[in-house]
Amino acid sequence: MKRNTWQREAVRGALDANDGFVSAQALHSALHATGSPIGLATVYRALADLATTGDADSLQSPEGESLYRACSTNEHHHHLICRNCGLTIEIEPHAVEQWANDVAVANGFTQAEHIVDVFGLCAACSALTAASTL
Amino acid sequence: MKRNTWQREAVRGALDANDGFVSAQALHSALHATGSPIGLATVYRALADLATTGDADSLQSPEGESLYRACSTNEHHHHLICRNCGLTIEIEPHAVEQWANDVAVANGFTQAEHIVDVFGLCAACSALTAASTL
DNA sequence: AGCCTTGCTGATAATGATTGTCAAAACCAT
DNA sequence: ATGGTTTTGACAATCATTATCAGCAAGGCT
Ligand SMILES: [Zn+2]
Ligand SMILES: [Zn+2]
Ligand SMILES: [Zn+2]
Ligand SMILES: [Zn+2]
Repeated sequence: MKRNTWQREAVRGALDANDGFVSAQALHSALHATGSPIGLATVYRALADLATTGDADSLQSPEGESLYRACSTNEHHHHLICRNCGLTIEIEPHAVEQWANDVAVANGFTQAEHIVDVFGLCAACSALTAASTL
Repeated sequence: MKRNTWQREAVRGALDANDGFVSAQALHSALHATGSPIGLATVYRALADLATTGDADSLQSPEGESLYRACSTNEHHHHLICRNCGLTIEIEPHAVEQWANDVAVANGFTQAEHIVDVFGLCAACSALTAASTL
């Protein structure tokens, strides 16, 4: 059976305390910064579990790192992510769901899944960038 | 200025000869298999260049590997990919384009880009899977 | 509470993709 | 052909992630 350990709780808590997507490495550093002696491998395992059970969302940064986030809902949804500060906004399900499925079926594909993420600069970071280029 | 080398041509050719998305490593192996002595680092560099100039599309597999493909058009488009055999179908631009932009603007984001890919099992692989589970 | 079984943890090694290094080789305008 | 520059490639270095595996601890049991 699955056991309850303070490590798992710590990872879940650290995820909750974070607004945007975070890497396993970053989360491990953050936990250490608070004095937690949790091991890196354990953070990886906990995140993988959370992602499997749907308690956390995961995606890959454009640089190829796996990022995780505790989302407000375990319903299927997508994200709008600031590529500068990591601010993340959850996007409601939309016709894109139907479209993704239709296009798969139309081509004879089964067991279709889709990756849909929008990256950009949030309002705050947009302002900073504009200011720095004046 | 940018120079013409047989290595670049070899990489471009190997990409063209391939239907689906391929990893740099796989492409390097394929080239070696044909007797080409091209170096691995060179393949990585050539692919990065091709992706930068828009001569090749790139995406990350669900496992985190960078994959490349020579597409029939350099217009913006998306892909339907068989996660088993790599067969790739180019998807026409669609309302999803407008939607991605709208959702970004509505949240104050600028310089929005999006990642939209559909993974599944192509008809052939679906049949194989069904047969093996009988 | 004490014991036992078994999953969980963590230090470390291993893996594997990607990038950095830098001398030698290849390009190309002159 | 020559020379300044770019590109190549063998190899080392990085870096995230996974595998090991002995020791620890959670939970069930008595
Ligand atoms: Zn931001
Ligand atoms: Zn969706
Ligand atoms: Zn297939
Ligand atoms: Zn698009």
